[in-house]
Amino acid sequence: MHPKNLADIPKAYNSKDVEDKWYRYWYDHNLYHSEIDESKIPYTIVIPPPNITGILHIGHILNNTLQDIYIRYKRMMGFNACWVPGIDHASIATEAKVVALLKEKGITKDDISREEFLKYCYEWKEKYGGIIFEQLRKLGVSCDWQRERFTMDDHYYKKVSEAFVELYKKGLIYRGYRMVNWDPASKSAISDEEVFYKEVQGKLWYFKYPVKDSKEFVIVATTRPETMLGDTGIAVNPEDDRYKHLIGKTIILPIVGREIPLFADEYVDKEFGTGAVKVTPAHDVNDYEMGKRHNLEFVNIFNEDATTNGNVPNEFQEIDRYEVRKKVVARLEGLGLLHKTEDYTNKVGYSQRGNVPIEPYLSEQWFMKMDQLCKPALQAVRDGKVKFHPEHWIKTYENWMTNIRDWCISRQLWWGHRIPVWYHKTTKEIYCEIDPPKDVENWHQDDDVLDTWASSWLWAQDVFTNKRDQKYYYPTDLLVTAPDIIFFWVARMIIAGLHFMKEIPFKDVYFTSLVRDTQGRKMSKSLGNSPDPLDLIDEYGADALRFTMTYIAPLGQDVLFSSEMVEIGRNFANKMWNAGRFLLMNAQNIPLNPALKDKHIDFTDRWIMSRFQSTLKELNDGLNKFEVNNGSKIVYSYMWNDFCDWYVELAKNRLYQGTEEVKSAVLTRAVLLYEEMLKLVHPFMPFITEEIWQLLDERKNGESISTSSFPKFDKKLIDKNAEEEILFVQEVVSAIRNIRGEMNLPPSKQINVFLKTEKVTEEQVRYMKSLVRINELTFNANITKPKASASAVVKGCDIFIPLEGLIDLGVERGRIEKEIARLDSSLEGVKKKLSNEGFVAKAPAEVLERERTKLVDWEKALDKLKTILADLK
RNA sequence: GGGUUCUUAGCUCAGUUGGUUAGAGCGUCUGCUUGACGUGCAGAAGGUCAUAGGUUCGAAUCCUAUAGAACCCA
Repeated sequence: MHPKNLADIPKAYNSKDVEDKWYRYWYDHNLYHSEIDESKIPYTIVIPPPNITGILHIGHILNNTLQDIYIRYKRMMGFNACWVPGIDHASIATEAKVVALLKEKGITKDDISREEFLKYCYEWKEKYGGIIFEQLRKLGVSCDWQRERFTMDDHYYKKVSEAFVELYKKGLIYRGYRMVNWDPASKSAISDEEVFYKEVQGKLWYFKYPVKDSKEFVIVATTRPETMLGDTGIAVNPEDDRYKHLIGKTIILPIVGREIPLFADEYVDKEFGTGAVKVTPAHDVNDYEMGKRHNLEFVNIFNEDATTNGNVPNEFQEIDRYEVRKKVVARLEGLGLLHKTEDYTNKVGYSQRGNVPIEPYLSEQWFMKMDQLCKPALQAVRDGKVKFHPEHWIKTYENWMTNIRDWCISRQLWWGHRIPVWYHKTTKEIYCEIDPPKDVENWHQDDDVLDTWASSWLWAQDVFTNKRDQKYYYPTDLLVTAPDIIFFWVARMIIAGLHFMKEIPFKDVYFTSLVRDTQGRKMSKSLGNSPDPLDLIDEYGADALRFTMTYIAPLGQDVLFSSEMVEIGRNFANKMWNAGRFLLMNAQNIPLNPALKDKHIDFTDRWIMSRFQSTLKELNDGLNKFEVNNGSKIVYSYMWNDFCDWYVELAKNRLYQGTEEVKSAVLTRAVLLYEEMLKLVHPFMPFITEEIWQLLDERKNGESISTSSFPKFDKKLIDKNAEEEILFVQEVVSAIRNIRGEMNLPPSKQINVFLKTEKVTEEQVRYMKSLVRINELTFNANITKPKASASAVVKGCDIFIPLEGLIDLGVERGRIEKEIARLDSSLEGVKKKLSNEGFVAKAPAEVLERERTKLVDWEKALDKLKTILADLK
């Protein structure tokens, strides 16, 4: 062992000197590239591909840190770890960005050809597509960069087309004229999942519609007055006595003059508005169904951008929907047909991308039949072939899977996978293949592209570009993602995997926490509550940020985050750094000698090795159960509380006072233990652990802690006796420190201590003396309490500290009284239990035994304390 | 309206199948130029486990109801 000879090791850890250096080292040595190796079991993760429009946010930090923890952990465990990175073309989002970019140049999509437009898109991808990976590298992710993929790669593109063709031929994809969610901003259909509902303060307008050949009016209520221009009926509930006499009558639609029927339909809610509803089959989902039931006319009144078209009276044509709303209301008011207006809160569907109200709109679209495809995917999750963590997401998944409607997969966009369907220009014949027809000049390809999710649903299987790789790495092992895309992506990948591969796409799905600010609000640009991860990395270091995120993020619940919290990770890194610094500084004078690593072992060594093993076991268990935050807490407390606070302090005794050989043995052992600990921390904090690992010994070029092997659990090293012995030392030391604190005795003040016990060993006493500044420590079973001394009782052992002249009897009495009161109330609980016949009769023997032991021990302690107190009076 | 989850110290959260004196970090208070670390060390204060019932020898933990919060679906 040859630790680096360091002239100057900085007192405080500085991540800036370290992180970029080691990332370059890993990258240059291509440490994280994976190739097929039949002698090893693969462990595979595919990254949820970020959008090429995306920029790193705090959610990515959590998500990618988790993936990196697992991939590094499994790599060190000896798996052939393969983490495939990649990016998503993000059809709607990117097209919107490029359209906006062109607008700045004064160009619209109509001005240029599809090919020219796509050129701009690819330029965008080249320019911005890789930014997020540059950012992720700052975080330390150990992806296989040779396997970077893009959803528009040739291979992937072909696979997406193949999937479409196959499903079309099986009749699972069809074309139809349907009501869809229309996004007037992007002028495209979107799927049900891309609509979110917002509460909007609006109005409810009541209009009077005249009944033909009568003086009567029917009053209808609506939140969307502009749609009345497309009304083709009035509906009432058949049980509604108010309207029974009007069923079958004709209504004159105001402004338009169209004659429309009044009919009865069960769907109508008598309680809503007036109980009579206007029916606009072309612009409302429910009205669409009623329109079909009652053979109503479908009048489409909107253009693709939600301006009115030629199906409305001249003066209302080519106007935006909200302007039309105002004009319609004003006109009806002028006609005396506005009955009243109420304030009304309703939920309005918005487009997730465009953030504009969607418009139900009739159009010709491609749909995927979901019911058959869903069944195996639902079963795979129910059977636990695909495991969700936390499990409760299964219910959400089931809920969606059992209420699913056909999926609208066509988008009226140019950027994306173009639908592989050609229409014959004269015969109108449909041709659906991956490659265009031979006489392509006689055909016109469908103009639409596929929903982005209809491409990314193949991600887990087709990032592997040849059959051998696919066979070796698929199914993948773990997917880490946010629960908000459980339907968009997770469910659909399971569907695709089972359909095309006949095999699940991944074994475990880890749903991450949602990161919020400390007030519980979602992170958002407009609120300005979203810290830039790169700033955080710059200020605290990537390791600190990674560790903090896993430390504070519980499994299955939202996590409240603020920048200051990153101090947790920074302080942890600094603590670990300084422990390493301590060892390295000592190694400048004390030779390390591996031959001595099992020599001069005492109970403190056995204890820390035992603690290491339990820590390792708990960490393994935690990670296996996907309780990552538990894992980080376990490592944290081992490193800080056990190793630094106790073991290093204990070891100083021998490092400063031992023989040369003892010094060497103790330091060697401490360094080796520390090195093993670094490995436990490495998946959480890759940079600092690499830095220190490289300092601890001479390493070959290309060697790295990240490819070293993870410690293996060894049950034989668990040592309950050593743990008992240390516990006694810790309790005595704490009791003495407590007295020091309460009595305001400065550490510089030497004290003498008497222990009335027979079971303490010379070794224990030596450590006690060095951990508290004790001048003389006397112990035997027959000590009588010196006068004017402070006392404590620990595990049947009386502790006396003579403090003649220093002790304030009042303070000491207070201490003892408090201790008596505490014990008293605890004892009372035990007595109550033991006097309960039911408890004694029914409680398990070991519980009973435990309570009885407590009773005896505490009564003894209480007696002693009472004697001590009496003595003080 | 349907579904999911949550309510434990001032704050953020642990608490495995019911059984130690309910824990940690941050914050607060006190002391500390102890030869790794003040991004630190030592000590202390702080909890009727949302409320009300129930099951049980025993409930933070299981059941029911109520109140409050968040998310998803319609």
